[in-house]
Amino acid sequence: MISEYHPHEIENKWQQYWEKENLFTVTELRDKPKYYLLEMFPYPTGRIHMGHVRNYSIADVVARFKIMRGHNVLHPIGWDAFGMPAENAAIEHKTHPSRWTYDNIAYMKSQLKRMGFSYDWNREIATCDVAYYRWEQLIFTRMFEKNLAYKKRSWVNWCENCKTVLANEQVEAGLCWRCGNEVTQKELDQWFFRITAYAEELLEGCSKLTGWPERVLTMQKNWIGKSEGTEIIFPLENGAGEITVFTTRPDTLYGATFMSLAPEHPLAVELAQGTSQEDAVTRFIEKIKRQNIIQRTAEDTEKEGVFTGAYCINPVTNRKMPIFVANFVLMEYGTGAVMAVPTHDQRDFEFAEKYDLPLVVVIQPPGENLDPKTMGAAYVEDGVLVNSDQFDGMPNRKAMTSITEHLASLNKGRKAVSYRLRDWGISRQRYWGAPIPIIYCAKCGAVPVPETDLPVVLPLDLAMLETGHSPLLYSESFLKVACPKCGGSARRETDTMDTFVESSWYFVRYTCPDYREGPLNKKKVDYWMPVDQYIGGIEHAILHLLYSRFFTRVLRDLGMVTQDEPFTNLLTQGMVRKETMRCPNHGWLLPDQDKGGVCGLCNVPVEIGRKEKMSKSKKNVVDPDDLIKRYGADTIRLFCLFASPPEKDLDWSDQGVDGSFRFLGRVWRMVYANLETIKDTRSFQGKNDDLPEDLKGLRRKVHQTIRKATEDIEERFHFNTAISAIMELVNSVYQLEPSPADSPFRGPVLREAIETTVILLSPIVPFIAEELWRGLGYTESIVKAPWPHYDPAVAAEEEMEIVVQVNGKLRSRITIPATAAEEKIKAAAQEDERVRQWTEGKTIVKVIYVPRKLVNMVIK
RNA sequence: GCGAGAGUGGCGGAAUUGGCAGACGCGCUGGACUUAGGAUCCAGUACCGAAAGGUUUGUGGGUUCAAAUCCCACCUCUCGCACCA
Repeated sequence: MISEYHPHEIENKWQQYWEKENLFTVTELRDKPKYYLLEMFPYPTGRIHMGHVRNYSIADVVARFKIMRGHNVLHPIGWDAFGMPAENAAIEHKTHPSRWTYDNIAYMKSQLKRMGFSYDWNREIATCDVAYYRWEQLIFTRMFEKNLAYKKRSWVNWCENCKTVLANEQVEAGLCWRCGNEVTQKELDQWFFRITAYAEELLEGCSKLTGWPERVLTMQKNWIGKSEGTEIIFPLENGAGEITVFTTRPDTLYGATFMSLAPEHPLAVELAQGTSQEDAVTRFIEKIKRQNIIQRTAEDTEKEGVFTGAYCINPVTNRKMPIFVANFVLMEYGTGAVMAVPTHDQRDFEFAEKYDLPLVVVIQPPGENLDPKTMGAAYVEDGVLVNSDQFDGMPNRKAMTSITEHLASLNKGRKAVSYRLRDWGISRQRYWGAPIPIIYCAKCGAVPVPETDLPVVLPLDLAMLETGHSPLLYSESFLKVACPKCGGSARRETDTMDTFVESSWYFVRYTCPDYREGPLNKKKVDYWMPVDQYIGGIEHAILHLLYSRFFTRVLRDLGMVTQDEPFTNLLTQGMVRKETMRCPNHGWLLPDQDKGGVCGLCNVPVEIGRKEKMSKSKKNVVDPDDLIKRYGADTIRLFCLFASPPEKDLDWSDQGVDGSFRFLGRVWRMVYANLETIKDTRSFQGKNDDLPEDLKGLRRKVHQTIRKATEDIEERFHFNTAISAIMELVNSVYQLEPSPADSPFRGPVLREAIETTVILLSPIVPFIAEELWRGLGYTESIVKAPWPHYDPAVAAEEEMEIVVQVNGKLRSRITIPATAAEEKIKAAAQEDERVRQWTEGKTIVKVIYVPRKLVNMVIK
């Protein structure tokens, strides 16, 4: 009786063994190449979901594979543990965010262990731990000293639901990225990180990130949004100042007939003051500010504005230009003021039509003659300048430079670069975050907490408030503090840092999680950094990855790290999707509410929806715990890796999971059915020539499989094809007939095949592999077994099958020794019976031979 | 609108450099074993056709001895950006 595959009898045992033996604990070693593998750390929501399982399964294959290939692999994990959901959950469940967070961490940690992931748990980090965020506070104060952290009053994105500010990156289509609530504008004092100081470097760095997906780099470049143009100064008509604009079209300057200001532009109110337009301007600005971002930034929103009553002067034409406030001008981009050229910009054109403003054509398209009176739209293409004094007749591209130079000589402008990227607002009016280490003193202003007074510990004895406001605002013991400079009474900053700050440097801290002398131990950082392979979801393509690149440069400039870029290679895995089911009466349905195609509640036919990202709201999630109970961790890992390559979306299939489980059973039976034959032998070591054909063939398959699996894992991370190759090998073992006069080599060759299968599978399904490995008689963990090498001579086919085409159509195949020469192959192809049926009576014009693949005969 | 990516059997996917389209798995069909099979093992399975053979990688063209792969036009889907001056 052959034993059966029962995952539960083996998985816990081996997980505990690996942990007890500290198999995945690493230190800096000089005699092995280092490999730093990292997954995006999870937010401790309570339980892991399939997205985590997929992400971490992919990474675990790489980690275990690299270990077996002789690398010193750093594979850490931790918790992105600060943030709002903890506060909301605490309010809802009448507990404390700290309690909620640490409970979740404990449970999720047990789940990750149960999955068999090869983490070095000694390096675990929870960002809400003061041992972590204290160093973040130190980095903040260093950034403050270098003027990389600063405070300013500004209009910020505000989510009323979350009662906090959001960074631009956290506003998605005008909605809060976390709760989906509408985002409004609010004027507040806020702390900012000067990421714009690194805009150019972050942009240029993109070209060096050859190990990143093009898609992500494009998104980052777009986000940074560099545009080159010209800054032009327009003096006010009354001589009391000037307006600076940024334009990418200085060639159209002679056609600028009015000026548009953003409603938030300081001059908007100022210019109208005391004029008859004052009232109208104020009312207009109030109206615009009440609009939400979606309305305001939608392209189809009608352009509207109001005259301020003031004028400025076009520096080259001396034309008097009325100054408007316009809804479509953004304060966040350029200077918040736009020179309006209605003839050559569509927005300005629409605006001019509405308010009857003058049009002057300054660029003529080739072979045409634009007339302002008959133009139906702005002309935005290239052409030749007209109405532009000495620049008349010049191609407009050339005029961009010439006019800019002309302006510079008049002291009225200069070449300039503008970025879409804004400084990173990091203040959050929330409790569950790292306190910003600043003290406000009436006399000394904002004073950073001195290094010796750090950390500013987040008090854990405060009760949450139903309103969602931060309890720090009402904690006297937290608020009251002496000014570090003058000793007078002062007040602490109550804002905490955006949690993206924690995730911007956790990967460096993993190299020295217990270091107490400072944020980072340079020696260890230099050994491990940069991360060789980072793996995570595409949803962080901009936010987290851009901040991390920024922070790495800041740390570099603070002398704490050596690298510019944190992540050499990036893999963004696809989503896990599953079919959705809907009942017309009851909405989304859980799988077990579907009773054979009808809703279990009302017997109405169920509508099968398309496959969508797993989400609780659509009720199409599967719970890893349930799957572990049913199939064990190995089956889940195998399915996640086999169903599609990592970068593509994975469609969940219950039947596919069954299939994965069946395959593991098949592997199990393969080992135990042959155990008698192979247990007292060693893998075949002799010469291939001594082997009978069937065994020679099996050996060939073994070595071909090693080659294929190694290449697929190492070079492409295409575990699905590696697994299918291993499945083929297993099929080959099953196909091996017991020969009548059993060869003495049968045992050794079978042993080689079976052992290889188990080893190649071990990074993918480590539990069953470890168990079978021991079953084969080994006493040391399979983790310590070296990855097998293939012998090219053994893998080489002795015969090759050549495809024979006639006029490009497949007509026959011939089998011929692999050593056959080209002429012989061509001759054999021409003589082939089936080929001759097609070539009979025709002239062979040409014979093409593709080595080892095909012969194509062109006939007439 | 701009930018990026994708489109291959009933399904997930494979085809790495222009050279056998559909590996592997799911599902389905049949067989063996069996009291039984939703276990296991074996075989078959793109489409049309009795066969010979023909057709087939979103659509239409092109380059080539040869195209899923390269080029042009178009369609569909996904993602990102979206009044950025």
